[in-house]
Amino acid sequence: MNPALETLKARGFVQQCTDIEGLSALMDQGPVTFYIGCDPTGPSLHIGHMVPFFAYRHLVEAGHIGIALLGGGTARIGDPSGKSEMRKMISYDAIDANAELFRGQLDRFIGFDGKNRRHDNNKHWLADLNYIEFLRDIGRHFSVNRMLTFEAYKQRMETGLSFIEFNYQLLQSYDFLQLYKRHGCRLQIGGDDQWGNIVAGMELIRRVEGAEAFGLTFPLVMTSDGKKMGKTEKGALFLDPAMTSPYDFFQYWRNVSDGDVLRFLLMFTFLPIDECRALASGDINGAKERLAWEVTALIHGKDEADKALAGAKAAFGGGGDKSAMPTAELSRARFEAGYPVLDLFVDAGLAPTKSEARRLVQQGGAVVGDAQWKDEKAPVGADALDAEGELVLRAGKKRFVRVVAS
RNA sequence: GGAGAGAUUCCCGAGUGGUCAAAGGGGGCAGACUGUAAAUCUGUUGGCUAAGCCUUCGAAGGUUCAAAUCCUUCUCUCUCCA
Repeated sequence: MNPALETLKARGFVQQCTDIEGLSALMDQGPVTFYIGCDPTGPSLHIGHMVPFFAYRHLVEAGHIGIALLGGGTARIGDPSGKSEMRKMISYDAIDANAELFRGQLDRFIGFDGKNRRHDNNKHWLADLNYIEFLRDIGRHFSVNRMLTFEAYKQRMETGLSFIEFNYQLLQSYDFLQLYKRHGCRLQIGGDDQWGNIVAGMELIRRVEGAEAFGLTFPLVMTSDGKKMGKTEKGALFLDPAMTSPYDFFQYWRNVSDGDVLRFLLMFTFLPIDECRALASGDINGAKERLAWEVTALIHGKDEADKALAGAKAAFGGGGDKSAMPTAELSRARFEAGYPVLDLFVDAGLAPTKSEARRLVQQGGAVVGDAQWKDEKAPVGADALDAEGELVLRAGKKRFVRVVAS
């Protein structure tokens, strides 16, 4: 099999392919142009979006030509695949702004050069589409009977499916066709929930252009306990450091289940396969630390990864650098006046409300400096601060904040 | 246009006059066990100046000593019929 495909397969990227032998043969002949689309429905990509983009990099490094397609047009509709409910409509302005943010994040990860690493936006051909012409040219190739057999729609037959969403598949198929015409794109890759849409696009290219195209899907990445990967208490694991701090990002990977380590090393880092295997079969906590550093470095850069690692070491007692821990700046005067503990924990960001803070204290999860703080009414005085005017607060076992009083 | 059904706390979902800050489950948080893991068990899970008070059951009015629960209007969702 073609080495690039072999790599993807070995690293766990391949779920389904429309014609693996045919695709392999095509890739053996020379560079293949492929695309991966994502709809800018929010202000930041999250880690779940990234699986296909890791594959993008593997393929580009093997000499193929990638197109990251921003769904500035399709985001106006909403893809029903894999969703049980209709998505909220988003304003055009918000979509355009999101698309620009996505592009920036992807640029950092992929490094667009307009040659092998390209991007495009389907807004260019979808926004001003003429409905009647579209129906005549494209709609006639789609069988409703066939569409209804796709799993994506079957699920929605239960909860309801509006016509606007039912149309999504036509638009995505049209994207594939347009990219074939504009860039010679022959392959679409995406998450397995995109299978129906990908197959439909491939068939459209065959009907309209008489050309053969291919589709390849990746498994939807789940954690070993069956949850969607990349979910945290606060929601998805975002790439935007303002939405998910590099420290939290790092900690997510540091705490993945043992059974997920190898899989994640293979998919979310570019370490050689042998090295991934060696790491995962050795000291498992060391492997998690390496995984966390590697992924954080890829997304936020090496400096941020180093900082997150140092902060984690400091927090979890292995020395490290305290200044890299999550930090809150509070007023020294308040400590001198006796800082009410509940306020202190809220102000440090370790509890959203005083009730939560109270519960934390009552349940024994509040630690000030080295001491468990058991009295919710006792204030924290300036004597709790060290020589540098700092104090480490802990909520539970994993949440630390370094308080700097000034 | 007609006939029904529905909107409950982060989510799903009970509740049909006071005992309701509202069952149960999920999720979250904390504790135990550990390895910053998973699984498991236990507790907890609207806010506050915590005795008590305030806000919350789609929105606005009304009845009542008392409303998530009854009445009126409105908004939205779903199903069936045309």
